[in-house]
Amino acid sequence: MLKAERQKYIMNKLFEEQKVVTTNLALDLDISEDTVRRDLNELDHKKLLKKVYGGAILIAEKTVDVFKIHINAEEQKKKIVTKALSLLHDGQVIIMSGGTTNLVFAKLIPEDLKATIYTYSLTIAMQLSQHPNIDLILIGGKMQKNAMVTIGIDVIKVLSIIKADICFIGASSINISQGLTEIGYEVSIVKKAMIESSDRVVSMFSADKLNKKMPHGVCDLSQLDTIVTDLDPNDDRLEDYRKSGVNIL
Amino acid sequence: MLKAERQKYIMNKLFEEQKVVTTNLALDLDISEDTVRRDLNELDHKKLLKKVYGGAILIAEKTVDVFKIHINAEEQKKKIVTKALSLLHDGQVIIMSGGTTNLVFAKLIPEDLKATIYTYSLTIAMQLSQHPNIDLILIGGKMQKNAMVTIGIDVIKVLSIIKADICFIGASSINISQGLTEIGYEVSIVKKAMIESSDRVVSMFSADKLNKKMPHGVCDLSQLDTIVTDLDPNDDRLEDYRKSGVNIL
DNA sequence: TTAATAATTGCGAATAATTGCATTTTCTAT
DNA sequence: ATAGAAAATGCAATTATTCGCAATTATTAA
Repeated sequence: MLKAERQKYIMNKLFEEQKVVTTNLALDLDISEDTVRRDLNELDHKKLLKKVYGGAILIAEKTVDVFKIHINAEEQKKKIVTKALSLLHDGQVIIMSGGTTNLVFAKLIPEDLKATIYTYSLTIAMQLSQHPNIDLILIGGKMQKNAMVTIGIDVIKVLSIIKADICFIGASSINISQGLTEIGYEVSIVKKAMIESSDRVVSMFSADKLNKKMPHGVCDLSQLDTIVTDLDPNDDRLEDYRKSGVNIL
Repeated sequence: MLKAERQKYIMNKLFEEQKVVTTNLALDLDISEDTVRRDLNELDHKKLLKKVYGGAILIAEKTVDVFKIHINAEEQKKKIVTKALSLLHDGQVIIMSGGTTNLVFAKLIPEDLKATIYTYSLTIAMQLSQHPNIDLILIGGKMQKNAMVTIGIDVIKVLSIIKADICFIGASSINISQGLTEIGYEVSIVKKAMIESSDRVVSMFSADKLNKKMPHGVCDLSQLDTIVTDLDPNDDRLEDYRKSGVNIL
């Protein structure tokens, strides 16, 4: 019997039974335990299994990367969203868009806040699941896979019948004349619907989003109640925005 | 039984029940308490659990990462769901319930499958987002926070208008006379709706769910087309199920 | 083909790891 | 404080592994 055959047999048996035992393999294959051990050592070295005292087990799988969310400049975002915590109050109905800034915000929402939150972002919904006092409604629809949000007519339909006190809306880019703009058409539509359904509109973003432009309009500056950035509210770079009348935190 | 197996068993039990008791483990595994203690000490030393007087508890995680999903007995589940892959075909409309078995299934769905999948499980939706060829619709509604699924009337409404070719339904418990039963009322309702909307109903579960009963009925055995377990289809324990006419993989 | 070389395999002895038991120590709940 | 349960410790029996070595088998080069 060829070495390759033996090792194939071992791997098959391993997948079949989750483990292999040295002594049994020696009997099965009618070879000495030494040879089995040599095979196991070889396979272990190739990271195909994990040799343990008495035999071998399947290699421990690495945790799925799908659920590993990378947040860029998390500390900066923490700084931004912390300012916005003061806008939260018990009893509010809140809509949250997607984005990692909002995700950081969700993490920092106080444990004891009693509110109703609508979101179409899966990551934010998962994060908010940690909050026992929040009534959480995930808005369903077709998945936009890269952003982990739902989009489309189903989302719009749900949003259109909500009457929210406040919405927190991520921003791809903002400038004085066009206001908020988005790179994706569908996301822009959804954000419009959010704004339509909310008494107050809050947008949180870092200063590098200022004075940029994307193809699809979301809303004018005049439709925003409050913007929150990492800059000091009196920073020169916010001069024009202050003049427009929007609140700045 | 290999040491590595024992320790895996201990860790799984620990995740399931938040604690393990030395004396019980000794009985379960049919080894002396000394050996259990030695295992616990080893795992404690590796920081995988915290040994306490009488047994062990989960390690206190500093920051709970909601995106880290623990899958119990993943290898066993892989074995189960692999059998079900043959039920998938291009062009199908599929409904998937939640649960880690379905999550493992989602992971193993071939990259090139072109299908439409509806689910109300956030984790499964996130997993399926990795599949470029799947049209993915997340069904929204009120979040059931511990299970990371949506429930309630909104979910039912969406399910009721779907015509799916096949649904994959997790099971809490199954027995001959009552069929599938669930511990939660709301989940049982949602599963009923899934079944109603599907031409074929497939349920995947490990053998330990067999001949158990929960308070809320989902469906009779006669409404299931196929069940998939880790047992050989000809296993004695499935005898009664075979007689009932359900397909067994 | 043949001789030299390399790889593989099995054996025995030495070594190391594992396990259960007996004993002592420590801990917990009254 | 004290009884009773759990844990630590030392020890011996068992079992698995390593190592050197020799025999066998494959491979290579002339």
